[in-house]
Amino acid sequence: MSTESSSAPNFIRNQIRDEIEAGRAGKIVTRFPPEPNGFLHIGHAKSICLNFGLAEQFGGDCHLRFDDTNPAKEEQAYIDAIKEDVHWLGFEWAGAVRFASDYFDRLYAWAQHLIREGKAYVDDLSADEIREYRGTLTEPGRPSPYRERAPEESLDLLERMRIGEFAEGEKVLRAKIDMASPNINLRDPILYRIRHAHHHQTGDAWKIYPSYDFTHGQSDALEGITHSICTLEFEDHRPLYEWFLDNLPVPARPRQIEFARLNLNYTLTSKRKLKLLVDEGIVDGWDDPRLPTISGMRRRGYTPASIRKFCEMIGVTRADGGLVDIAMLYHAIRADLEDNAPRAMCVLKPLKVVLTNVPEDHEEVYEVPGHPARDDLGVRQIPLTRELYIDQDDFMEEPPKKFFRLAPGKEVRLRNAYVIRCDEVIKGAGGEISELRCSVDFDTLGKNPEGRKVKGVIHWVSAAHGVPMEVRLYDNLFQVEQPDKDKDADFLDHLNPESLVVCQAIGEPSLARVTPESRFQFERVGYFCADRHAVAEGRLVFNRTVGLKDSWAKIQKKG
RNA sequence: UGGGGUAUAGCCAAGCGGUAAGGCAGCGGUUUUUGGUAUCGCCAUGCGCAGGUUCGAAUCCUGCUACCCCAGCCA
Repeated sequence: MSTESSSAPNFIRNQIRDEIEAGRAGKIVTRFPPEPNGFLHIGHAKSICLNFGLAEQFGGDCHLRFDDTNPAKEEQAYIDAIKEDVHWLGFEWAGAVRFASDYFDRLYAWAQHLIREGKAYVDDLSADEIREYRGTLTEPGRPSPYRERAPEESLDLLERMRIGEFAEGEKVLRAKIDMASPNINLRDPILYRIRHAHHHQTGDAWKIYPSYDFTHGQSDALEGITHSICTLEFEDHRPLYEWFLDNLPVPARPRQIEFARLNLNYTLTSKRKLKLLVDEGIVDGWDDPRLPTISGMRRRGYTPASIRKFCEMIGVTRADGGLVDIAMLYHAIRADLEDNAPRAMCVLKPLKVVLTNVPEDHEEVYEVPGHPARDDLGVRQIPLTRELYIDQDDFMEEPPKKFFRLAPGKEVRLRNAYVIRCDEVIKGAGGEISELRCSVDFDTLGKNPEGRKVKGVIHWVSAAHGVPMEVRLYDNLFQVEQPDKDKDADFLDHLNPESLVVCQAIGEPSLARVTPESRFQFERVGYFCADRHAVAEGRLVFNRTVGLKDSWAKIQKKG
């Protein structure tokens, strides 16, 4: 599986390879440690591919561990969704799903250990006071008045915190490290805070919860994680990560390695902001096809392989501040679907065409391949009748020079069928084009017409047999490359009003019986995916995953 | 003006002292009953800038500059 991800080298892979070659590494164990406070997005996919990919390449294991130390923000629903997303992406975690909360007892005992060693203390300062005592980036902090509290007292207080004797915010447990450290993370970081919250895994057993810093490294050590890979913003936490490993009787010595998180233009990868879009109803849930969530991309029509391919393309480095062009993502999915998606014809904006030299009751059926290069994708039946629909974009009353499609007096090839000529344009009362009257050259089926070249080919659907369907044209959710670039502005101001355009389309008959999530190339238009929700309910709805490359649009833009 | 990081083409990214991979985007040709695909070609005398070491530097040294992260009882 995911053999395509086995070729691209990166600094982490090189490092592990070197360790193995030097005999300094045994079995590799990595982990993907999401917090269940939202849905996974494309940035997580990068981490998933890295962690699971590494384990796979070196014959090791990758654990799935929920970093569930903040019950106020976490939910079982997110846990379920995350598990499904990881599986859907094509990865299998080793052993059972793990939770940081599995280690709460151990962590508590270790907190007591630190207190006894004089390396931790219960602090009565308020949150505001702690901030004040912490100092600033340029000024050292000052010790809390409670810093030298006797271990016995701290032990007692911590136990009473645990069983709920104190209100939230009344006390915290802090490590005693260095209030003057230039690294703020070492200025007596908080180990436990009081939270009278129900926890999705541990219920009401705890009234205190450990902080990320006090949890992560120890959890890694308990699981025998060898390489703890995280993003660059945790770099400053590494000394703290190591401080705990140094000062606690942990069973193993994991190493933290940081890499740069993914930034994709025209998209947001902030869980907080994605949640806001969902909560405000600006998008249709966490799996809205415009969202860069794994489930949104799935619903949009991305394949797991295309996402893995994309993650391989962008690489893994420590260079931050970069911005990956979303064109790379589009390339990855087009490449997959070009090879694997069956073809179909679908008219997005129907324009009626009457073939005047075809009798009313005439009907002929063509058998055409499901894919130009994949016999295994079968064939489909395409009926032609006197009345049919073509796309409005494929006709122009006053065409520019390089317009190869239909125009008054001009000829065009109906894909898989005849060459037709437009003889007459019928207009409605408002002057809008309501119908085209065309004639068929019956000597052009499967061959070129005599004595002239017809360059254009357009798709079409029989009016008598076409199936009405809803087609949702998705585009970037934002109109600017970095919607959250300006910290003082509202990213919602950059929403693309045309991120979703709904069409009442007409598709070829074979499209009438599709299964949820089946993907097609609508020829000359783009790649589409049968909406997993709507189709399951019996409605014919297709989501545009990505358009085909459009060199005509480029020519037009150039003038 | 504290600490920690990062700079290679429009974008992503290899490279680790021997003379700048690859991909995306773009441009041009060929093929084509998808203006798609495929295919061929073009696209960094130069690696943030300035010095230095060396026969030789993107790779080593020195000094600058720019950008990113950190002052949650979030992760």
